[in-house]
Amino acid sequence: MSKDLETEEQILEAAQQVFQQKGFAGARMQEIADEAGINKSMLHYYFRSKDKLFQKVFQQAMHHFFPKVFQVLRSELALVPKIQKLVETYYDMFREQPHLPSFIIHEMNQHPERFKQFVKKVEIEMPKSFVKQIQEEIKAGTMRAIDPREFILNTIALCVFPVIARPMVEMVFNMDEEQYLQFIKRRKKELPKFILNAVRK
Amino acid sequence: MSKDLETEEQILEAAQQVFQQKGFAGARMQEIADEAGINKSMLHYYFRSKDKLFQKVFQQAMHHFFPKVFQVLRSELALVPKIQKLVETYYDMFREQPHLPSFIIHEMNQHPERFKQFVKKVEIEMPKSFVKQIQEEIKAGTMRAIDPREFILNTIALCVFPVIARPMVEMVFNMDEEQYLQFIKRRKKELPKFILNAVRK
DNA sequence: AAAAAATTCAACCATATGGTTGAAACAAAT
DNA sequence: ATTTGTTTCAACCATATGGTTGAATTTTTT
Repeated sequence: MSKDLETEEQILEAAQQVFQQKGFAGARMQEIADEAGINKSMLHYYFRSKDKLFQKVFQQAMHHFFPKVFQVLRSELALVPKIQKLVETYYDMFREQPHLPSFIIHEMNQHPERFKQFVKKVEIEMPKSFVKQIQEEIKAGTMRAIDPREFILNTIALCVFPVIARPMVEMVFNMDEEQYLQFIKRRKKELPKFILNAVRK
Repeated sequence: MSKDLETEEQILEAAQQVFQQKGFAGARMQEIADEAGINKSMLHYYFRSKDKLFQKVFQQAMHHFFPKVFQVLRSELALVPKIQKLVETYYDMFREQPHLPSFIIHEMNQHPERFKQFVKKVEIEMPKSFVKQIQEEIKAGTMRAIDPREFILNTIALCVFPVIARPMVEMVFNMDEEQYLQFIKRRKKELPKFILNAVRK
């Protein structure tokens, strides 16, 4: 016995796939079962309900989204390499899980209160060391005065948006899939420049 | 006869409300009927199906989202006031329809192809005059070299993201509703500075 | 070999949901 | 007044869906 861990993992992966693409309301238990290569009975055998299964998937998604980024913010790097690292971290994450950010955004807007409860448990908090780092840069005159929260929010926005708005980007700029990927690749280099220039004195 | 226009409008408004909040999969025809203060039969009387009704609402949403912004880009304003105007336009739009951007993003990711068909009909295209304006600024040396597409994308990202990620912002920065609105209000002034500084030479 | 756990299968249930219908009531235009 | 379009109401249908069950089968552990 204990093929159970393996199966549980398969189910979670399939559920992740389906939930992230379709959202809670659009996801079908049958599709998750199919994707996992098992039958519906198993879903109930391991998780009790769609809701319970979703909770797990959402929790995992949050664990994937936040800590990695905050870890970079908390690191000892200087500002310039830190921003570069941050951008890279995001793009690596989204290359593996393209639907992750739009999934979190959609579901967190569906149930803001539940989301906040979640975050409290995961102990997500803005790293104070990073706030300090920015304040010191400003004091040293190497950076113009800016609310550290604005700075972080802007950085995340610039990383996330092109991913969640991909069809729009492809459409408005008249790109095919390859051109989009090329655009994103170039952007990975350009974005740190944009961000750092924006706070330059 | 011809109370029909009035009613059709009521239905569309209710449908907009519900669809924008819950998405297509999460929306219920009954809820739309309730919201419009009528019964389900009427929905079928005016629109033939959930799908047809949704199409209309989505189309309206797109008409609301894109042209206004592109109109500003196409205007004769100089770069600095143009960016200020652009940011203002977005924030006015989102004050009225907070769920608009997350709605479009979610549904366009659900059916990218359908979205692209839509956009073709609406004739959404990046204003070439704005691209020209940027290229001239760069040539004149008043702006550092940057892909105009990056510039537009970044500007939109910075406007949209704080709205669609509101629960996250409130949580990570430990804000209540009032503090969030205050933050956004200040941001409206700060954002043009950030954007323009980012492309300064 | 025996016991325990995992898995499949097929059928089933209750409910929700989108959609449909038809008769009746109502409103407005001619 | 008649006609035409609007609206309500209640019931109904087919289907999809989440969930459940129980027996049978297979796999793993002991």
